[in-house]
Formats: sequence, structure tokens, C-alpha cells
Amino acid sequence: MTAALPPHSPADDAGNDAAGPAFSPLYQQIKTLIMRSLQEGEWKPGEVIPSEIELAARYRVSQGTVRKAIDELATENLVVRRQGKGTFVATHTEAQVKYRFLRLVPDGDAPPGPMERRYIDCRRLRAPAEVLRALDLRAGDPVLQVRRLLSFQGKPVVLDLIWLPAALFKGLTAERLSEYRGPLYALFEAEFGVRMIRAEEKVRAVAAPPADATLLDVAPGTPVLSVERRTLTYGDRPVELRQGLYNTASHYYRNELS
Amino acid sequence: MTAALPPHSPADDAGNDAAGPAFSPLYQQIKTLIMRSLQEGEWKPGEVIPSEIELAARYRVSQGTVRKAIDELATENLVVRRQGKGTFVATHTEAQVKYRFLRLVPDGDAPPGPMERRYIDCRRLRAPAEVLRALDLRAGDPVLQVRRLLSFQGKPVVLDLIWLPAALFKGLTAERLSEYRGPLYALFEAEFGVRMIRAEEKVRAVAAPPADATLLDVAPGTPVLSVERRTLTYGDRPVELRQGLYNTASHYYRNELS
DNA sequence: GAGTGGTCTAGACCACACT
DNA sequence: GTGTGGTCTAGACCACTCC
Repeated sequence: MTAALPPHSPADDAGNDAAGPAFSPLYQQIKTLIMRSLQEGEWKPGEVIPSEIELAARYRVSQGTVRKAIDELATENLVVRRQGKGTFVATHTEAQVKYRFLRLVPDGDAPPGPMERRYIDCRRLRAPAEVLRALDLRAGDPVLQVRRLLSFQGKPVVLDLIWLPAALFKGLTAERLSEYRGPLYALFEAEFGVRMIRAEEKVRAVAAPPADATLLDVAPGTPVLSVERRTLTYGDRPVELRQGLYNTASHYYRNELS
Repeated sequence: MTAALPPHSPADDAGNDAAGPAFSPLYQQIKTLIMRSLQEGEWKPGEVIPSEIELAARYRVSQGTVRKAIDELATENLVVRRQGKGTFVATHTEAQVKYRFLRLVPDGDAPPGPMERRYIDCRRLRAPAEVLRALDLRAGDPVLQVRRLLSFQGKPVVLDLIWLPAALFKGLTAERLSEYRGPLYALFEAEFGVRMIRAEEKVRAVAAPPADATLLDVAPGTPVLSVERRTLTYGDRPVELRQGLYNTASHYYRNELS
């Protein structure tokens, strides 16, 4: 139950061992251990994790050290602190962060408002080479291809082409997608145990191809944003590749620099 | 020299005063004081600030409290910590963060390489209403309008239209811009004492207008990224508005989500 | 009141840079 | 060696939440 720490337990280490190039502070090791428990599902999304005092006892370190570990997990959005209540495993379901990864904002800066999702299809097929590469898969590994359309106030705004490793999403069908109300990533974490942690996006301006233009209800050739997203789970393992086309006629892609 | 702290000095506050809604922890107050010194130029960009121990003595708090204040300043990129050397006021000159605000990356993920800046013109004129609003200026306040072209390997990639409050940039001319080698924001902080801290960007896909297309060396109507940036200095005061057109044929706008 | 996270302190020791 | 930031500890008290 109480995993002992290899290096840097409170009262060992006298002089660094020979050939020890990989030094890491205690709180980093604790962070890694907590992260492992998160990954293994010891605490599920939305649940509380043990209190700082309990974790300090479990790992045999001071509360301050656990605190620093949890601080980092909180700034990485893996965990949410709530004073007086505890620390909770982050979720894509909560209202505050429901659209954490969607940077599209309506022009007037009004809150996004309700969004309709229409799933066009969900097919199992052989992945193009570039998809294989982006998802770290091997030739022959099956993938799921999902297409969907997001609309705001009845107007289509985002057309997504999504690629998923089939091995991780067994039983995902167009029906199942259509039945589900709520963010895709909430479904993924609840039904398939796949948690989306962070993502990288490559944004370009392109001319809308005729077929896509029809779905987006714009003229073929209209400039639209192409947003290529690679989504990663624990340990930076890629688990989704998605190409989105955004109609930016009355919305924009918002970004903060610092 | 040693400014005394109004509330929450180490040994006062017994029971919250009546009508005291604006509680803020000590380290936040320290952070504010340090930020004020930065803003007032007590320590200039690139210089060391006093050590944690000195600051702790100056503000009459513990080193740990100063540390927490500086930690936040460091994560906001106002300050850079260097172990064994000290804490330094952040700069737009350092190589590591020279292109902190430029998210454009060449397709092959190769490092950006050298960049040529060509300043087209720098004019003083009356600002359009939307520029006034974005910069929090009053009708009649003069502004500078700068146009410039960024090229990579001889190919034009970014066309910027920049608006600046003339009051803050007295004496800025096209010649002065052209003579300067290095990032624009480095010039601003060195010559005009205006430090760019953070920015908000609105990204859209648009058809390149004919005149701009010529400068960017693309066909008129080509889809290009429109990047509208509002840049802020201390206290979130807006000091720049810029509209960039990015040719994303062989570059992309990179973003990280978390 | 009991339990949780949040703040603040004081002191010890480590890793790093300059001299 | 001296001074800097970085880690770790132990203990006190505060603010918030729920019973």
C-alpha cells in the first residue's frame, strides 16, 4: 500500500551514488507516483483524491512536499483543488471547462451558447500513413474515422474529421455518438477510460474543398481555418488526430500569449 | 526605503476589520509591490533584482513568502530565475524567448532560422474608431501606423499593420525602425520603456486583399491567416494593436492546449 | 467541531555560479 | 568560500465546507 521511495527518502542519501545522472527532486517523484495512480484509475475522473495529509503519510514525506506535487498537477489541469472540500480528478464534464480545447468564440464575445453536434459517420478503416505516424501506430493497425458537424444557433461552423486508434475505442459507433449529449472527450473518459490531457494544434488558412464547403454551408473556395489537432493522454501518448475546418465568418479562434 | 505593509503584517490583524471584502494573501501584496517596482523601472530589463533574502528584509516578511511572490512573477514571464545567479527582469532580447509572441513555425518543424524585417512605412495619423477603442484612447489622440514585412529565406510570409499610441513612442520613425536589428519589442523596451507583457490574438481565415497579396507575393484572394493582436503592458494597459496576414502555405500557426 | 486546502514562518541542507 | 536560487521539513494559524 505504502510504496517506499527509491531515492531521497527523508533519511537516506548521503552523497550521491555513483553514476546517478537522473536526479529529480522528491516532489517530482511524488508527482509521478500520483500521476501513475491517476493513469491506473485508482481515483476516477470527478472523484476526490486522498487529502494532502493522507498522501504525505502514504509516501512518507512532509505535507509541503505533497502540496508542491499537487500544485503542479493542478496547473497542468490534471486535478482541481477546492478549498474545504478536497482535491478532485479533473473531468471534461464540468461546466467551467467543458470547452477547454475549443478555442472558437463568437464575434460579439458573447458566451458560446448551446452547440448542436451532428455525427455524420463513424467508420473503421486502414489509416493513411500520416495518421499512423501521428498516432504512433503500426502499419495495419485499425483506426476509426469519425466525421461530425458543430453548429451554433442552427448555423454549421465546425467540420471535424477525427481519427482514433480502434484498439482504444472498441464498440464506438455512429449511433452511440449520436445518443450521447455532451462533449466528445467526456464520453471518451467515461466510456473508454481515455483521458485527454493536452493537445498541439497547427492552424492554417485554406480554401474550403467543395464537399466540405457544402457541409459548412459556404461557397467552395471560401477561406476557412484548418486546425490540425494531436491530442495526448498520460505520458504524452497520442490518442487522437483531428482535422477541423472552422468557418470564421462570425467566429474567431482565440489565443492568449504570455 | 522599506515600505511598511498596510494589512497583514506579520504580527497585526486580529479578526477581520468590518467591511473588509478585499482580502489578499501576503505574498500577493508582495507580488504587487515587486511588480510596481518593475513598472517604475527600479530594475531595468535584463538586470538582476535583489535576492530573495534582501527582498524579505525589505518587505519584512519571510523568504518563503517572497519566494512564492517571485514564483508567480516567473510563471507570468515577468522575471526569470537562474539558480546560483539571481532573478532577472525578463527581456525580449534573450535568444531563448526572442520570438515569444510569434507562433508561426515552418512546416518541417525546423528552427525558424534567420528572419528579415522590412519596414514599409511609419506614419502618424488619426486612428479609426475601432483602433481607438482597442487602445483605450480618446478621439483625437494621435497614433502611429507601421507597416512591415517579415521574410524567411527570402520569401515574404508575414505582413503586419501595427498601431501604436503616439504619446508612448515619440520619435519613432521608419528610419529608426529600419536601422534596428532585432525584435520590435526589444526596441520598444530599450528605447521607449514600453514592456510588452502579454497579448490576446483573434485568428481568422480571410482572402488576401489585392494590395496585401502583392506584398506577400501570393495571388489575390489566396486564403491567409488574419491575426489580430492586442498587446498589453503592466496593469493590462493596451499599448499595441496589430493586424497580421500570415501566408500559411509553408508555415503554420502553432498552439498548445492544456 | 472536524476536516480540507491555503498561507506564513523559520531553519536546514543541496545544487549551482562566480571568484 | 560565498552568495544565489531550489528543496524539504515541521508547526502554527486561517478560510472554507459540511455535519
